[in-house]
This record gives sequence, C-alpha cells and structure tokens, in this order.
Amino acid sequence: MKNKFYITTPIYYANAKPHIGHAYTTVAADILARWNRQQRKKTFLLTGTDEYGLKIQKKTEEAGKDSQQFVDEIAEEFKSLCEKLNINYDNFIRTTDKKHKETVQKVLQLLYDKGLIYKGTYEGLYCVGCEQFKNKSDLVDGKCPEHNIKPEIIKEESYLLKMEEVQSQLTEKIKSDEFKIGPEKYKREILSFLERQKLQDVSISRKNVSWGIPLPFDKNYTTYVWVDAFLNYLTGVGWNGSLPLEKGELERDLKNNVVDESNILQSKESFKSPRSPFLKGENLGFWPPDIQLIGKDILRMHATMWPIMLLHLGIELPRELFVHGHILSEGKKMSKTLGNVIGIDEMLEKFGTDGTRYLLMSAGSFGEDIDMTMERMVEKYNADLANGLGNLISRVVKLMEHGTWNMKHKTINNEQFSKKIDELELDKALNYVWNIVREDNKYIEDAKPWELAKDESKKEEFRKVIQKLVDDLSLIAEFLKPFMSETAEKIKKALKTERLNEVLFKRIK
RNA sequence: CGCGGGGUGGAGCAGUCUGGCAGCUCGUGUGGCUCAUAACCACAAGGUCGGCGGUUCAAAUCCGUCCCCCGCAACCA
Repeated sequence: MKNKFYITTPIYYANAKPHIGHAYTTVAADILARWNRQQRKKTFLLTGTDEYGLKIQKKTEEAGKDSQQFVDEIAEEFKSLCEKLNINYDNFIRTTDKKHKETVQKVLQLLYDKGLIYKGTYEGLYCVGCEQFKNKSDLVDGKCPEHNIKPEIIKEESYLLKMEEVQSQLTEKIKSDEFKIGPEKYKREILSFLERQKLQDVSISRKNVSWGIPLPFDKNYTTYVWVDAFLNYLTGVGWNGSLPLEKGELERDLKNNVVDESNILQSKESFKSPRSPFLKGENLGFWPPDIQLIGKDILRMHATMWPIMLLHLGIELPRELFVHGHILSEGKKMSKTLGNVIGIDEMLEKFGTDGTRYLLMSAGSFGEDIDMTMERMVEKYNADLANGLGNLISRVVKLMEHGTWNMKHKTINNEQFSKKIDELELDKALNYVWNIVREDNKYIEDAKPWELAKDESKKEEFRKVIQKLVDDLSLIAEFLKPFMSETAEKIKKALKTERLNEVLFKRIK
C-alpha cells in the first residue's frame, strides 16, 4: 500500500510504573504520526505493554498479588500517561490480549513445524540462589552479586530458535539499508556485532516461568518474553498468524474486526473528532512498519532476533529501526540512589502537556543521549515558551487591535522543515521554528509598529507589518501542530478572535 | 589492542560524513525600548575545539598516536 505510515514504540515492560523514558519515546512517535497524518498519509501509531515474564511473576508472587490484576493496573497507568501526554495512538496492544496470545502460539507452532525451532540444550550459568540463569554481565567477580556464590554451568533441555542460517541475509539487508538502522553509529555497532561471530541459537522456552504463553507443542514450557513481545508489532495491526501475510488494502481490512476494542483508549483529541478509522480490522496493509522507535538498550535484540523471526516467517522486514538515546540527569543514569530522578508526573504538573512535550523533544539531538535537570528545564521553559513564543503572541494580538486582518490558512510547503522531521531531526525542526520566533521579536523591535499606529500617514506601513506577523504566527501554529497540538489551536484561535483568553505558558518561579 | 560512542567559552549543545573567518541557546555585564508575560532588542566580555604528531595553501573537521569519560560485551527487559 502506498501513502501509508506505520510507526511503533516498543511495548513497555509492565513491571513498574511509566517513567520519563517511556514518555520520551512515545511523544516522539506521536509527533511523527501526527506529522504524517497531516501529510495525508494513512497513519497507524502502535504502542502498548509487554506483560509476561519472570520479573513480573516474581514481583507479584512476593507481593502476594495476582499477576493479571497487577499488569492490568500497570497498563492503565501507561494508558493514562498517554492521555496526559496527548498521545493519539491507534492501538494500545497488551501481550495478555487473548488474540495476541493465540497468534503467538500459532507462530511458534509454525516455526516448530518448519524445523526452525527445535529441542536442544541451553547451556548457561545458573545461580542456585536465584533459581535462574545469569548473564556474564550480571556477575561480579564471577559471582552472583545477590547471593555471592559462583553460578554453575548447567545444561537444560530447551527449545531453540535457529539464528545462523539467515544471519548473512540479515547482515546484507542491514548493510544495504533495506532494513535500515539509524542513526548510522548504531548500524555500525550492529554490523560489527554480526560480522564478528556466528549467532548462537536462542532459547525461546522457559521452564521455571509460569507467567507466560505456553508453548503449543510442549505445555511444560512457556514462551521467552521477547518472542512474544516482538510479535506485538504484527498482532497490533490485527494479524492473526496466517501466512502468507496477505496485506490487502485498508478498505477491505476495515470490514473485519480483529483488534480487541476494549484496549482502545481514546486520547484527548479523538474524543472530540471521529476515532481513527483504522482501529478495526486486520490492518495488514500497514505492514511493514516504516519506523520502529526504540531506545538503545534494546537495540541488540531488535536488530537480531526480531528480523530473524520475520525472515523465518517470510515476512517483510521493517523499513527502519531508529534508535534514540537515553535521558540522563546530571550526566548520569537516573537512579533513586543518586536522587536525580525526574518524574514525568512532576514535569506534567509543572510544564503542562505541551510544555512537557516541548522540553522532551528540544532537550538535545534525537538519537543521542540527552542530559536534563529540573533547573535547566525551568530555564528553557521560561526562555523559549514563556518569554519566546508566549510573549510574542501577546505582543502581536495586542497590536492586532488596530485593524482588520487576513487569516489565510497556511499549509506547510517548507522543505527545510519537512526534511528535518522526515529525517527524524525533531529537535532541529523545533529549533527551526524558534528561529522564526526570535526573528519576529527582532522584527517588531525594528519596525516599531506601536509608533506607526499613532501616525495616520503610516497606516499602510503598520498594516503590512502586522499582517506579516499574523502570517508568520499562523505558519508557526501549523509547524507546531504535530509537536504541541493544543498550543497550535490556541494560537490560531487567538489570531482569529484577536484576543488571548489566557496567558500562553506562564513563567515559572 | 573486545565492540561502539563521546571530550568544542561559566552551563547545555550544534558544527566533523562533504576541510574554508568557531556558531547556537542559557547565564554574566553595559546600553536601548515600552506593543508585550519585569517580557523584548543591541552591543560586549568569555574558547590553545582533550594532549602530541602528520597531511594540506588551509584542520574542530582527514590520518596516526596517547589520555580521560560513557554504553555494550546476546536468552532480566
């Protein structure tokens, strides 16, 4: 299908409440989705939660809670965050959805039948204290840090996914950008990883985890969470596991109703307007994803196991995996111990929805790690939003009192700006807009319209100056739509009614 | 020699691919303005672009080497 845009966020692991990192990825995805929707592309934004696995099982067991009830609560938290951030998603997938589970089992059976999953032995370092396998990187001085004992090398019967046979094919696709990994540095990292060694087959079964999807061909095991999690990108647009993947056209897909509607939460905007037309049906016309946003922590798996599963299934790979950096605080990872955690709720409370969205996206190059502190965010909020954009609107609206103005609807025909978004330079796109804000503030200073207004003979000149500012602001509103849709609306309304009902971005402190 | 990234005025960053006067925002100082959210505008101070060496008419940028910081080193996600 042409003229479509399918974007995914990772599904977030439901072992704890959402934090700023989740907000960052999801806001970026939402902006890209809104932008493409604005370009009249049929757009689908998928997000959701990953709800199985040992971590959650242990956590709920220890707390004496029911796992399902626990993840239900966490899923609600994530949905509520989306609402607070004004995320206009088309589907919120949960891996405990019945339909998702069924499809995962179908896929596993298929891979098993094809001999791509086989029974073998998994050899790993097993800590008796933890009752689980450990990574080398988890160990401190070769010992389990929790129990301070050396783990034993244990062989366990397990179901393994064949990796190596499609490895060179994968490497080629990454090299040629058929399966693009961006930014470039992450492509290099993955290629160097893939070219250095043969991939080991990955164990896709778990014996000691009951909180998971049972293997269809051996009920003594559950499915390794990653396998289950990856398939969300397919089930999230309504795939039911049948092959070959018949993509069809959206129009036809709309007739079916595969996506579980109970999980569709209406975001603020879709409350007002008709809900996304793509919420129903097998929307496989959207396949493959045009962009899959991920954090750098999950790159390895997303660039190996996930595409390998697809290659095995004969399904087209995503067009691009885009890796963004982490949000650091005071140059370090946020941690409770360091006390440098910036809470997303705190941000929302302080800066509001659009303020938070702006601060997240303008904090640094999208794709690099960014460093944030509350102090600097307050500074930036005051400088860019209150003193910059907010004040500019106040000035212009007040000056509009003396005259009547043309409110032409502006459409974006600006290659510079569009290119930045299409190349995922979201921070640069915002910076482009703020250059206009700064120029306009300067322009007012130079043109001195308040003096022109007093002089009858300079009426025409005055009219020109204000009209230019009105035009610029309508354009700015258009630019801001995907980033801060509520603000964009307020600006438009203010220009239309020639008055500002509220201070846009009140200065803080 | 495991892999990848990074080191640019006081702070945060862009620029490096494709060499061409070192740039942006914040902060600081001085002045201006009054349409505006005590906002805005101008000017100024402040940098051996991590060190050393090389290529070049010319290096933050290319090459070599060294130092420092961060992430990763696959089945927790």
